[in-house]
Amino acid sequence: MRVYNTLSREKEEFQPLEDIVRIYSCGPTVYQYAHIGNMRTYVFMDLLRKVLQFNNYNLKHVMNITDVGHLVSDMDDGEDKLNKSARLQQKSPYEIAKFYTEVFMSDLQALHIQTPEIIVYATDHITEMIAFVEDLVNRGVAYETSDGIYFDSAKFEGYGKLSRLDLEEQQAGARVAVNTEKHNPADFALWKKAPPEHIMQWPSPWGQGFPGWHIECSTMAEKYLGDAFDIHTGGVDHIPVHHENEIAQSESRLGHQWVKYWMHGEFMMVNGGKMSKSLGNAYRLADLQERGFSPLHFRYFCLNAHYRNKLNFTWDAMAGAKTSYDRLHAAVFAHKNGTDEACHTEADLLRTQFAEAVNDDLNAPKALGFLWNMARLPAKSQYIYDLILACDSILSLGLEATPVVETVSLEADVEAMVEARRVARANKDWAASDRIRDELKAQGILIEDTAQGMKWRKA
RNA sequence: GGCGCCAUAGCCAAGUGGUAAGGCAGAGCUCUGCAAAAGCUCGAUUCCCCAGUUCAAAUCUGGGUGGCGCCUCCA
Repeated sequence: MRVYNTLSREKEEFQPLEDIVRIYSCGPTVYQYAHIGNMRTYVFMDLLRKVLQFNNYNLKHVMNITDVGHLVSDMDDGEDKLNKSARLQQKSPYEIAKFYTEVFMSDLQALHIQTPEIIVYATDHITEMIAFVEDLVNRGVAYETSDGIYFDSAKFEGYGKLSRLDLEEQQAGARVAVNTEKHNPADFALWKKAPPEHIMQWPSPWGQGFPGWHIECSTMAEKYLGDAFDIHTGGVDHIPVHHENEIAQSESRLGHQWVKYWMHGEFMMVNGGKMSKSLGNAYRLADLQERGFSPLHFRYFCLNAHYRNKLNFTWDAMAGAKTSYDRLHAAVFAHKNGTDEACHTEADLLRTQFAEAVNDDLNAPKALGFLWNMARLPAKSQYIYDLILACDSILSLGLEATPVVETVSLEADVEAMVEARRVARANKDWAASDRIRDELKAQGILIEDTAQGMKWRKA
């Protein structure tokens, strides 16, 4: 299989360092609800897992839960996000973290995203982080200021190699130097000294404090995956700061290349623009469900675009994905227990093309096209059904489930109307029959007469 | 000011040198009392514009135009 490596900006043949594939994924900061843009990145992460497994690799995958240390500003002087959320909601940071972590894990499950083998919490690794920072200080690449311990970006010559940003050029911009104690603008906090009112704080060689945001990933990745591993994933927004800083910390300490492949998921747009809370378009999975879109409809929506391209979310596009998914599901189900003589050569070819597509840098949209071609094969055959389910072990769209006609529990009076229409139809009173159907439609209930009798579903 | 990405039918979206996947919406047909649902068929002579390279370009090069993102937190 081939994957696009942000470090080289090229697709590369995937070759693991050892038999077992080691992955680290930047997980959520659990101070608020995750929105669908966040979830898109985890669908991408899951697709990567599934394709690796399809290629018979065993995985050791670590995902962190950031429950401390992520400041509201990158100026290294803002408030910790957990701390702030806790203050606003008048709860303890641990309660906040626990609540949002549970919602997050539940969303993952709903989206058929496999839980990585190892889930780790930043607050469980404070001791290791302090040791990591001490080591950097001892190596002379970090220094102390009045408010914390900072990494000296000038001491790491590879700084900027992931984002390919020229620091000198960047400084010509509007960036405001707020911390005059920093040696270089790009220097970042490894450890912050905590003011007394700061809720989350731990003792350290530098007094009471809390860890910088970037140190947690470097520390936990090393603890669970060793001093080098295969793939590090995250959103594209993490390339310039977070991941650049992780590399600086870890490679300064390890003295060699830390991560072989960096993979990043692109952003989700809304109506052609950025998704943001202030615009009120940072939808959650729950918002979609309120509008009648299931998590799997959303997964299908995500898989219909390549993970490295921006995906434009609109309600129209979402509705299209829903219809498309439901029809695909029904078309696939038509093959179950099918006894037609299927052309195995044709079906096998599509299966091969499907595999080639996912192995080519996780090209799910292309693969989905082949899946549709399989589902639309005229001969209905169990053979094809099995092939499709094998493909779905990668896409995880839940196609093995029996499609259920979406029915609504009927109110007593609605039930009476349905019965009245049944009688009208039996009497061939088409006028009455159509009138009742229109009335029900006005109430949002669609009537369908099928060979199996009258069916109804929500509009 | 710097860096980068993108521009394919009404919409979403693959395709990165060999003559435009797939889906949604739409149109026609079949079927059903009429509808709906379902099935079948149709749909870009063309890939933002201009020039160039090539036997051959949506795909490569150069120049435009337009949109978006990053350089502040962000998946």
